[in-house]
Amino acid sequence: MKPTSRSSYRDIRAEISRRIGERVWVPGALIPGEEVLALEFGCARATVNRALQDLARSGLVERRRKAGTRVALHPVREARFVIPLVRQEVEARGAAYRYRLLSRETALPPELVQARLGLGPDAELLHVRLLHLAANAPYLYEDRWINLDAVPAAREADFEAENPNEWLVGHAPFSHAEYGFLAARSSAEEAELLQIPVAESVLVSERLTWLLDKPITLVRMVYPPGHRIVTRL
Amino acid sequence: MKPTSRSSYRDIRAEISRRIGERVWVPGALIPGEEVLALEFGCARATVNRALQDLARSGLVERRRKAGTRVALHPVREARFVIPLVRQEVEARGAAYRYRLLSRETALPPELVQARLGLGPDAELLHVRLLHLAANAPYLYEDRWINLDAVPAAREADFEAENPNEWLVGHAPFSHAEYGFLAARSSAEEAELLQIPVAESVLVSERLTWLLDKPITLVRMVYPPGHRIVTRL
DNA sequence: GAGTGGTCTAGACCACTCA
DNA sequence: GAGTGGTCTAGACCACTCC
Repeated sequence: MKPTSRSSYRDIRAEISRRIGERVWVPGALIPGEEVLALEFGCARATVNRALQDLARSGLVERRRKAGTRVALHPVREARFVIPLVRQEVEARGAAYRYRLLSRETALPPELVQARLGLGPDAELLHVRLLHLAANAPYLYEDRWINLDAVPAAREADFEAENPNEWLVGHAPFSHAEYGFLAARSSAEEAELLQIPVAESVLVSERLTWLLDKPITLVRMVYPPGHRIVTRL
Repeated sequence: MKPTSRSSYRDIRAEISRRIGERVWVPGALIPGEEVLALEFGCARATVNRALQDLARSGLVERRRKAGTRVALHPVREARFVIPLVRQEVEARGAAYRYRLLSRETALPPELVQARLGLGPDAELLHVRLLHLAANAPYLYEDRWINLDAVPAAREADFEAENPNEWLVGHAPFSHAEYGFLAARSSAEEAELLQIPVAESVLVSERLTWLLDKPITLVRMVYPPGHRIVTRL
């Protein structure tokens, strides 16, 4: 295999990827060191290093000092999903985005919400419910609790003008989050809002965010039947 | 802010991240160029470049040539889901793993499968169905199509001895994949196997893999009600 | 101890994009 | 055209880990 005269780290990454794909280097095998590859590809070791680091990040190879670089036995082991704002999600589908603020009230949290957020029964939360629309059709039902202790400014936020998701992004950065999916049956209320039958199978996405161990928000998003969440690796 | 005498790209990344988190640089603002930052941090431009590229990849900043680097208005968050082998998934829950090979036959693909894999109607595929068990209770139903043109060795594979997922990992690396989730209603067959009611709401995970534009496998995995797929960021 | 990847430097040129 | 990030180089030293 003759390398192209002009090598970039992308070319090298592609070539190594090809060799792994075509089983020139099989899973578990040790591949040549950076210096050897740099010589073969006629480039600097840093360039090979960059290519290999990329491949390691995507899970195709595993690297350890002294031990060298091996083709991963269990290739890709993680999927990355981008979490867009609902607006972006809808507009990416080429539809006009709109939302309706269904309710907004300060309230004590139900037990379930308390437990998930790790708060006491006397914590004051803001409860917001929204219906997101794509091309004027129901797209997503959102039920959100915001911890007013962590984000006091939310008390005065105008959620008619800006939806809570976008407002929070601009006003309350978070340090870590928990994100999950499950399948559920639509409640009577969800069914009516999303214009689907009651007890239909719906995809639910739950998201919790914290800023330095202080819970910020818990949101439950309900998608109508047929919705897919997809990612490519 | 005095930089540490010993700067690494991690320190620089952390410091820039901190400034964005503390709104020293607000969303949408232009941040100093690489040369300026290199001067401030007392390091080479390449080091600053690496830190900024990392931040761009994680969505915290947006970079354009000539225009410079800006704090992202809507930081794109990514959720990373670990995709373990079913065996690992079950054993991680502390349950004994076992599976039953329900069927295995060479067949022409149904239209839907043809379309998803981008194959013609005369492609020869291997159709495999499995039930995975955790502590002898149904855990997951798997319906898999394997492209024999891409993986001829699958014809002779012993899927009683090793499940197709693990066999493929060892014998057919893939270059890219598509993962997706959706909610569906259980079919009569799925219901019986998973020991749940018919038309119950189930979480379905679909996975397609390719090796250099050649489809390898399409698999549909059906989880019983209540199953959650969760990740922390 | 020795071998391998991890990171950094100083400088260079290129590619894109804005004005 | 000019400014900014994107990439590459050649060399260096460090950090980890296997033997």
